[in-house]
Formats: sequence, C-alpha cells, structure tokens
Amino acid sequence: MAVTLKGAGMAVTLKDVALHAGVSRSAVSRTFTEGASVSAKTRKKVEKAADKLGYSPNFLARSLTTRRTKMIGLVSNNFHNPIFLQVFDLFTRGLQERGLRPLLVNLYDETDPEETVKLLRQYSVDGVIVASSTLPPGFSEAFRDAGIPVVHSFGRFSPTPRVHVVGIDNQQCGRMAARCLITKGYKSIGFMGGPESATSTQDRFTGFMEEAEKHPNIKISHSYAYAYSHDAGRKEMLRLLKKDYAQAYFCGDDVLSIGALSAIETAGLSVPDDIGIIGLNDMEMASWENFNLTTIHQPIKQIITSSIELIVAMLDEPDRYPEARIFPCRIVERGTLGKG
Amino acid sequence: MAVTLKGAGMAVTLKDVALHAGVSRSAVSRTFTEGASVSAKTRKKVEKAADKLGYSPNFLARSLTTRRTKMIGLVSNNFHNPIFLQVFDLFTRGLQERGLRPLLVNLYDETDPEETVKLLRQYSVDGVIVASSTLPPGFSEAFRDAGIPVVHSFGRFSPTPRVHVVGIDNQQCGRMAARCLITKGYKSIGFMGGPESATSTQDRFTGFMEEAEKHPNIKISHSYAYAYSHDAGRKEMLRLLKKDYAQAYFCGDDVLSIGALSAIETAGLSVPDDIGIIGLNDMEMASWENFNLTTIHQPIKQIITSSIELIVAMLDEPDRYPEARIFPCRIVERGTLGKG
DNA sequence: ATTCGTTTTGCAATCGGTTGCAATAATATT
DNA sequence: AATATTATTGCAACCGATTGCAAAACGAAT
Repeated sequence: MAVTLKGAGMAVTLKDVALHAGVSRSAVSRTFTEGASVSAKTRKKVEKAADKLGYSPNFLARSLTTRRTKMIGLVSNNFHNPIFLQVFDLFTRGLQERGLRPLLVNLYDETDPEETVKLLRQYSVDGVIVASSTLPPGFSEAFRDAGIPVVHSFGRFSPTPRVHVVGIDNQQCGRMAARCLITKGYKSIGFMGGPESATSTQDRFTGFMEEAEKHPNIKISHSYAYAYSHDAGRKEMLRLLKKDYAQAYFCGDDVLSIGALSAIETAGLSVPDDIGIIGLNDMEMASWENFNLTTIHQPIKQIITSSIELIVAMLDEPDRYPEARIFPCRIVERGTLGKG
Repeated sequence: MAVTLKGAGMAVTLKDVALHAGVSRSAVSRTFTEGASVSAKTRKKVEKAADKLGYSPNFLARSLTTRRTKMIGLVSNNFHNPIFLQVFDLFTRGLQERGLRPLLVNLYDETDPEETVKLLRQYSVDGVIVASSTLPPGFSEAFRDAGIPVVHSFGRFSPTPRVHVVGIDNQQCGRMAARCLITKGYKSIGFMGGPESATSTQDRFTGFMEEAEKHPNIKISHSYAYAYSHDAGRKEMLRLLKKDYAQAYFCGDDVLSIGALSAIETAGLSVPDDIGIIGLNDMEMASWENFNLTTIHQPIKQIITSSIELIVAMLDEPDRYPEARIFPCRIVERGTLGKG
C-alpha cells in the first residue's frame, strides 16, 4: 500500500483517486472531510483506491476554499537567548499536537512589522504568535490591523491592549527583586538591565525603582548592558567593578546574570560573599551546579500553553475581545544571594 | 496607500485589481511575475491599483500552478542542545535571505519518517532539511523516496549515500581527540559518549578506539551518558569518579563536557590538574570564562550555508547526484587540558 | 405498488492564481 | 506606405481541492 504508481514528483490527486474508484471527485473529497455525508460503501471504495495510489489531500489547495491553512506564523527576534530554544520546543510541540504547523520567521535586525505582515499574509497563515519580550506592542498590533489573529507572548501588558498578550508582569518582577534584596539586608543595590530599548527592561526597571525608592536609606544604582547576552553581562559587570559597586544586583535576565558571575570571578571576588546576584527567567542552566543562580522563575510552560489556547480560540472567534493573561512569578532561592 | 478597502479578512485578489485597473487578470498576474511580458504602461496602471487596494499575490494559490511554495521543511529532534538555537538561527536567516520560508517540524520522540513525510507532502514543501546528528540515514532517505528534495545536515556520511549529507567526519573527530589526548601525555584516556543509538556517538567512538588502540601502552575505557545533556554528562561523570577514572576524557559534545566539569568540581577535583576534558562542537558557551573548554570546533556556519546552497540547487535539479560534503574540524585549545 | 422523507451522489461553480495560444498592437525593415 | 517582425494582451483552461444545489437512490410507511 501507499505505493505511488505515477512518476515521482507527479503527485496523485483527487481526480486520480476518483477515476480509480469509479466515483465523482466530490465523493473523494467528502471521504476526507470530517463530518461530510458519504455512504459506507463508497467510503470503502475510495479509501481502497486512495491507499493504493498513496493519496493524501493537498492542504494548500484545500485551504483555497476552506480558508484555513492550519499554519501559524511563529515570529521572534530572540535567537540568542538559550531560553528560547525551550520556547521554540514548547511552541512547536504544542502547535503540532493541535494539528497546526509553525511557519518560523526570524526577525533578527528587523523591527518594522510591515514586511513580516505582508509575508505572512501571502502565506495565508491562520494566526500569528509573536514570541518576544523586547518588541513593542505596535509590532503585534500590525497583524491585528491586517486582520490576522495574533497573540503576543512574553509581551508587554498594555493598559489599553488592542492585542492579546500573555506573559508576566515585569514591573512586579522588578519590585519583587528589589524587595528581596532589601529584605536580605543589602544596603546598596543595583539594577543591571538589558538594552534600554526593550520593553521588558523598561518595566523591570520601573518596578525595581518604585520599590527601592520606598526605602530612603538604601543606595540605588542602575545601568544597562548592550544586549541580553553573556558577553554583555560580563562586560557591564566588569565595568561596574571598577568603580564602587553595589552589594547586590538584579540582573536583566539569567544570561546576563551568568555573564556577571563570570566577571565577578575574574575580578577575584566571590558570590554571594562579596556580591549578591538575582536573575530572571529560571532557565535550565540557572540550576546547573556551576551557577546555582538565585532567580525569578518565569512560568514559560504556562505562558506558552496559554498562548496556544488563545490563538486556537481566535481561529473560531477572530474578533475576541483582547485580553492580557499575566502569570505570577516566584523567586527560586539558590546560591547567589547571601543570608543578609 | 496599502489601505484595505474591503472588510478585514476579505483579502483583495487579482480580480479586484484587474477590475480596478481596467485590464485583464492575466495582465495583473504578469505584473507580479518575474520576467513576464507587460508594457510599461499597463504595469504602471496595475501597480497603482494594487497599491491602492493593498494587494499582494497569494503564494499558496500561485503555488498550485507554479508548483513552488518556497517553503522548506526544517525538521529536527534536537530542541535541547543549546547549539541548536544557533542552528535554527542560521538556518532561518539563510533561508529567508533566499526568499524561502522554514516550516518547522519538531520530531521529539518521533523516529518513524512516515508521518513527517506525509505531512510535508501535504504542505507541498519545495524541499526538506533534516537537521540532526542522531537520526539514521534511513530517515532522510524516506523523503527522497517520496520525491522530495532533501539534505541531511549534521548527518552521517554513508559510503553509499542515497541522499545529500553535509556535516563533519565524526570518526575523524574521534581519532583527532584520541591523538590529542595521547600527545598531551595522558596514559589512560576515556570516551564518554552520548546515547549509543546516535550515529554521531557510534562514529566518534569508532574513530577514538581506532586511534587509541594504535598505542598499546595506553589504557582505554569508554561509557555512555543517557542523553546529550548537561545532567546526563554530570551523572555519568559522577558515576565514573567513583571507580578508578581515566586521566582525561573525550566527551560526546560540549554540553556533556560541561556537565562532566560540574561533576568534577562537585567531587572536589580540579580541571585540568586532576582530569582533562575535551569536548566537541565549540558552542558559544564553551568559550565562556566559566568553562573555558578545550574542544573540537565544528564549523556549523559553513555546514548550514552549504546545506542551504545544496537544497537551493536541488530545487532546479531534483535528481542531482547525491554528494557528501564533509567539513574539517579543528581543535580549539582552551583550559581543560593539561600541558602533558 | 405508490408515496413520502432521508441520505447519497454528481454537476458545476468557486477559491486565487498562472499560462499556452491566438489575436492584436507596436515597432522595424525595405 | 506596405510588409515583416516582435511585443503585448485577453481568452479560456487548468492547478487541486470544496461545496450549494438539484437529482437520484434508498428505506419506511401506507
């Protein structure tokens, strides 16, 4: 069975099966369409012929009339942060389990949505997931404006959302980090963020400051690394260590934290005795014994599952009222923060 | 411009543009087809109308007649090894630059090609890239048999290849590692592989043994970690350290090496004084100061560029004679191997 | 056997494009 | 100016499917 009788490349079509089974093309189509009306007898005939010829329906041709491609655009600009490998893993698996296919778009330096919107429209994707913590809300809104269902995962929660967002409350995380450091007894604390242009950086900073400034006796400082990367974290921490540095830092994310850790070691200082570090994400690597990083856990599984549920719901209800799904984070205590 | 005049969701079509511009549908089609015959005058008219209506051609409808979707199936089972984030980054960028779109397939536990072949046929991908160092040659051959152009990246170089392979010579790497350890003066050396079922593990082992056995005075040992992962590397090294362990190990890849490093540290031993480690891949993390891992560099950029060139070439010449493109590796000396 | 209500079926139009072919228009040649 | 050549255009068929609709087949009831 499933042996192609026609030459390679020459795909077998509906018509071939119809001819072979001695029925109309509609009959064949109906056999392969959920819930269509076919008698058991013709169904059997068709299935036999289809099996013999190795036929399976062409999804793209089908999509022309059904207006469903079952393709979802998965767009991201985050191909350097190790946590995103897990993000892609979870997204692709989750989508596949629901019969959807991810069409991957790598934004790298692109920040203008125009081209991407056009592209994904040309491929008639059923929906789009924007997976990025650094893109502004305007990016995902462009898809909505083009009439394409969209959810922004790891995105910024806007007070007037025009687009579905699922992620965390970055301000809240900033507050949480500041409170944690202060509770531990640190008297001078620092915020070492990722690039200032990223919405997540901005929000974490705002929250951090908001909380820290409640305590007038605490010395606060802040600076930004040039990227969310190991090297950026290391360079920035190396720079900080030359002046009078804080007792503990909230780093933009785990990769930055690990870079900072490396700098501290190079400088001959030790963690947590000389400097405390708290990260954000709780990526797998954070729990490696080499690092043992205290960090704020971001529930990425839940975020992704929820994002997928949301995009699936939008397929049936494109004009669903926009909602923000915000998941709480929690601190995972490991070894990079002192007992105070 | 580019303002949709019809309701959202109601895409503008060729017909709309034709009507608006007062020309035939063919004329519009030709304006958007490379190298078709249209006068400057009608082209202008069409472009104006298209712009006004916000039209861009539907790729999937087009593919029905052109038999080109410009989609490439990117299939992998490797969503846990950090190096694959870079692999996906490079593949997606490379494909995009050539106007191709990656349709991502995550194999996770799947090892039977049947379903994936069917799936990608239903989506009429122009070609498939299998990116995996663990899948057997039979997997990619299934695509070839289905008449789909395929290249296996990071795959095993078979003596009778039926499919294009681009990657490295894993046996050669094994030999190289053994030779390196012996030259450094180690008298007892060990191979700590990834899962035994992976073709890359098998080949690296074969090469390693081949070279090591040339030296009768060298003590050789070997074992396998349960996966290519940090935890597996750590667990396996922890186990090895309980018995009389070798002076230096060639680890299956960098992630395993880093896991091993972590185990060694936990055991209170130090690298390279007590134990030497050499990895394979030279992933970004290997150069982090925290690890400073001596490793065999795998030229993944070249592999990926070459893979893409190959798949692109196959689009025009599907029956291209299968070739194996093997890139040389080199040892990157860092800090995890003693001076001998 | 006739009538009536349900299923099943095939016809033909449609989805959004491309393309071979013949007709027409534009340009070149003498 | 008449003819030969080449470029542009529209018609209509086709790519591989789905689907509304009316006809045909079926089964039950009279």
